[in-house]
Amino acid sequence: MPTTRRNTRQAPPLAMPAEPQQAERHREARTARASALLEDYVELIDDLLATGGEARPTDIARRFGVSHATAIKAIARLKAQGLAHAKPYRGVFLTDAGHLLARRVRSRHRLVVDLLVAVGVPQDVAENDAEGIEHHVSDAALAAFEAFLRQR
Amino acid sequence: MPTTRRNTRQAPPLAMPAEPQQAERHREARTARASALLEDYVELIDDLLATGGEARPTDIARRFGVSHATAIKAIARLKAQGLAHAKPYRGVFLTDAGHLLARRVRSRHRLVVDLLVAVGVPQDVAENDAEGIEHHVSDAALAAFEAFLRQR
DNA sequence: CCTAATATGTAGCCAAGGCTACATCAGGCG
DNA sequence: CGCCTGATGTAGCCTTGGCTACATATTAGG
Repeated sequence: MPTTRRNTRQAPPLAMPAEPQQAERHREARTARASALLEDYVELIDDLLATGGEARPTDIARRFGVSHATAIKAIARLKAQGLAHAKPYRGVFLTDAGHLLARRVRSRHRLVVDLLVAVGVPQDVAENDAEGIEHHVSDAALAAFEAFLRQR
Repeated sequence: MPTTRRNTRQAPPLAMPAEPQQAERHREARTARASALLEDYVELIDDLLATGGEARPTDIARRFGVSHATAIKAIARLKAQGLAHAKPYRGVFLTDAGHLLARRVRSRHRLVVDLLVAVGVPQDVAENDAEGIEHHVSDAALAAFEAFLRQR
């Protein structure tokens, strides 16, 4: 068990998050990023179904500004994860799990926007930023947001 | 110019963001996700250099909880983007651009944590969530955060 | 009822960001 | 002063999320 071998050193001296905590933190951020896309798709499909009655791949692609091929591949992943079902040429629909997820995502989205506005972020900026932020807000933080908003 | 052809319809009836706006919003969220990783690396390297004096691939990998191969590939991308430089077996260093980015990222990170804490999010939760959130907060929102914190 | 326009689906390409496995380098210790 | 160990680098594989190009369905309209 050597003491100062160059290639064995670790633990930098000054103030930084502990190594395992930081690793865990980044692992979470990575998985959040991974699920963010599918959450966005579920949210959009739910919106389209609610307002327009149907969610077609081309609609989805246009909304997201991607090619229809990209949208179709994403839909395939949604189906693989049991969040949506679709028969060829018949539009996309959400499973129960998909609906549940959509509701959670939407309420989280609203809460994030409300909080941003409450601390002085302009409405349109809040809407924009929330799109990215919402996927990284934990339940604990959401609870705090709710309390903050209720209390003033 | 047909009027109600099925496959030509668009514009769902009820309330939703306009199509181009929503597309733009998602495009931004996507690019933010893309740069998030490199920002994290730059931030970490800067921390390691500041506190430990050197940033080695293995240190970085351990901190992020990824394999050293993954870290090395990321470092290669940093170099390709002019954010870092490194000679084989000699550790990683930031370019001026890298340092600049690190400073911006760090101050943004602190601001986000401070805001979360100010609205009642527990410190440790704030630290965790900020890791993901920070990459999606626009300058406009940051300005609002600052104003909010100053004012209370 | 035909057909052209549009939507849908499929295939193949690319880059990013993970991984494991293997090869090479550097340096502290015996 | 050589070697063993840990750090570094390389190669090859996988998945995701983009894209374009091509092939196939559908359906509105004439």
